[in-house]
Amino acid sequence: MPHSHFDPPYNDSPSADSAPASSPLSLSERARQAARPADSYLTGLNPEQRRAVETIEGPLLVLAGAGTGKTRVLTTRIAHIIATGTAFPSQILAVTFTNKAAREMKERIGRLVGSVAEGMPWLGTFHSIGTKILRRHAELVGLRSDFTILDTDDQIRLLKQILRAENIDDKRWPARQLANVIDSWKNRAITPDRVSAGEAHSFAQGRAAELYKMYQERLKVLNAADFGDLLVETIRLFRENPDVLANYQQRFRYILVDEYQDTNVAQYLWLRLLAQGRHNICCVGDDDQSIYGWRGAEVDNILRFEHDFPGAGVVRLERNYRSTAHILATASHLIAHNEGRLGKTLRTEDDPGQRVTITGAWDSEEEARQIGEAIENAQSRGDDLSQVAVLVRISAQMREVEDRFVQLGLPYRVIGGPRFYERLEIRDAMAYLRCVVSQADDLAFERIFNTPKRGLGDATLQTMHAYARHAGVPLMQATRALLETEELKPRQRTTLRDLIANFDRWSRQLETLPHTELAETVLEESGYTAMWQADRSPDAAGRLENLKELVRSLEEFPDLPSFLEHVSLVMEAAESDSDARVSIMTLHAAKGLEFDTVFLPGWEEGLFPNQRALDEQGRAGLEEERRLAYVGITRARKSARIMFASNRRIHGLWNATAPSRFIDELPEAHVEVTEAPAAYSYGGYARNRFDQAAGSFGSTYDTPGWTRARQNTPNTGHATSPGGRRGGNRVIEGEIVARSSGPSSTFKPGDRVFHQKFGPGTVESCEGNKLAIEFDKAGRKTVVDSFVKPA
DNA sequence: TCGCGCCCTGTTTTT
DNA sequence: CAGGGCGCGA
Repeated sequence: MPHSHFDPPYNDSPSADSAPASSPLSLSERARQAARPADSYLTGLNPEQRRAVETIEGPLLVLAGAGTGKTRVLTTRIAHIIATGTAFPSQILAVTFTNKAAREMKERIGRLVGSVAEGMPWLGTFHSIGTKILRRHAELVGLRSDFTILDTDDQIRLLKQILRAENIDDKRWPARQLANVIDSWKNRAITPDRVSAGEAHSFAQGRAAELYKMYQERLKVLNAADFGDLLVETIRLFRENPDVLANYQQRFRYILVDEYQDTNVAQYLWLRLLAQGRHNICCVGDDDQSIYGWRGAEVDNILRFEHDFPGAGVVRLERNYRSTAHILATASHLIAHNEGRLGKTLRTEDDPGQRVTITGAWDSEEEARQIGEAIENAQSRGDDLSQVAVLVRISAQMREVEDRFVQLGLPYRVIGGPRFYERLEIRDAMAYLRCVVSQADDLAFERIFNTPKRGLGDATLQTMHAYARHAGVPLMQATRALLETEELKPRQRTTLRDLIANFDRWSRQLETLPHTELAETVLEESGYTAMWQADRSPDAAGRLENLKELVRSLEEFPDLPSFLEHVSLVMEAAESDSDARVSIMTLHAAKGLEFDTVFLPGWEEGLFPNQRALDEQGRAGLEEERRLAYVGITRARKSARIMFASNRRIHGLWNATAPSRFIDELPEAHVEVTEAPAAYSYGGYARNRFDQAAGSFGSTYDTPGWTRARQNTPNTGHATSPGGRRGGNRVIEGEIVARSSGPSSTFKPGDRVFHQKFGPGTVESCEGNKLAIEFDKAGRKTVVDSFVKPA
């Protein structure tokens, strides 16, 4: 792509400086366009695409159906703004949802306008841009600029602590659930004080809002932000500091948003605040591909765009460049069953191609066999396996397909499996590095203080915690103080002293050693690598390999902090693409991708549409499932193959399943039902009944299991177990309450005191908060006063 | 304090 | 079926 004909915009003074952005296409702009040779990047765009690219001023909604060149429009638009000198790259805010999308955009812009894209500091995900803004003004929201970003794991551990401290049974009220509740509030930019009474009841008998508040306070103490905060706290920053907001409104002359249908309320508010300055916001999306409602996305955002941004233009991209006519017609017909959509008519000029096939199988194993067989045939015809994908509704479906592929020796790759940074060893290593960078990172310290095993346990941690909470200091600092006392047992004390000394040394080396070396040193000297080397389990080697990979990827960053940030926000499993492998992934993970051939197994009621989506979201859930189906079909360029099985194993039990209602919604003229020869060879119905009978009889032997299975089937809602509370629990809880609420006054020599661990004793001397106490049974000990109460 | 084994639960999708 | 949590025994 030649692009030498336009000047880098750095030399031009962007005209918008002097001309308020009002006229859609100013005279000077038109003159500038006329003056330059036909812009090569504009050629090849169809008229609608071109309109989407060239309508620069004012709000614009681009409704881009599947395969209509959405990314191309976005990137060309940015290139256009830059190439015409309308704005500097640094004045364009371009947000995406995934890092992959951001990366791809950067690359494509780079190809269009040369290296200028490197100078686009504000192209990234909502979260990364939010972080960037937040770091600059952290003190305004009660954080320091080096705040840590908590992942889900940290989040849950933190919530668990809070629940425990509040004596809330985390069995009945799992921290995980509270995390979801809080997340859903953050998705809607609801702060603790704005939680409605009704919603507060969604957890722990109405204490949810209170817990949320404590959680937020705790985050501030820890100098940490969770994913939701990266947006919500930015919104708060903007709202409470109009000058800061104004600054960004000025800066961002042009705002572009990818996948607008996936934005949640918080993201919408965030965007609206920023767009209020210049009103140049261009959102690209497809309401038919909104599939993240469950995590707070609001289709409404895109449906209401024209209302939210008055005077907005709308461009529809309806020319599909990806799929054959049969595939397109099938998808369009299916999605037409949804109400409440903006409506698009996708068209293609390609030849009709093959019809979409629908294939039934006796059970899920046979379904997997059919997929395997079809792919083997394609392979022997010379098809490129990297152009074949199996798209499933839930990851649990992958296993059977994988098993089959392994048997056949078909190369495959699973996309979107556990992420690199979610692996145990990576998290541990990261925790070490986090502690080195910030000794106040309690969650990290807690994670690794006994990894590898050092003989420190829960008892020790509790002591450390109790002191830390009392003194209001981070764990490591608390530990330092405790080392001066006899609060801890000698062995633990020595161990902790060593550990702290290590961290002190590593922290000092932060200045002197290159960060990659430091990371290696830390992992080495902490005994962490040794731990895995000594491990005889089969995956230990892989873990060591991952650790090496971690250190290797460190090289790409200037220092540890920037690396840590990258990992928490961006890091993905290294995927070696481009070799010929079949891709297996969830439908969600498939959005934005395309393949020649797509297999869509598991189109059965309950699985797809997913029962839970139906139960929880009703009709909205059904429509989202249908959109998911639409996304699935439209991934295919040439061949889409829908499949269902009559029996599927769920939790290890075989269940009879009915074909998905979506299958009946497909247009007969564009699909064909293929007979699977082996489908009924097992005897169909009779076998089905037999199976069910066998299932029940077989299980009678296993009474608890059978009872559970029986309870499982009809029970979809909340099973309130009758009299589920254990009588003994309350007493214990009450005891803890009494203990933690005891007053902690200051003591003087001669006072009779009681220590939780050492029992009654007499104070001998005091030094600050350290007391020397002669215990009746345990002898003379130095302890801190927070562990002691008057006897 | 650690490690083992039992039991229970839940299993959509994720920045 | 699997992963996590908890209780028990060493």
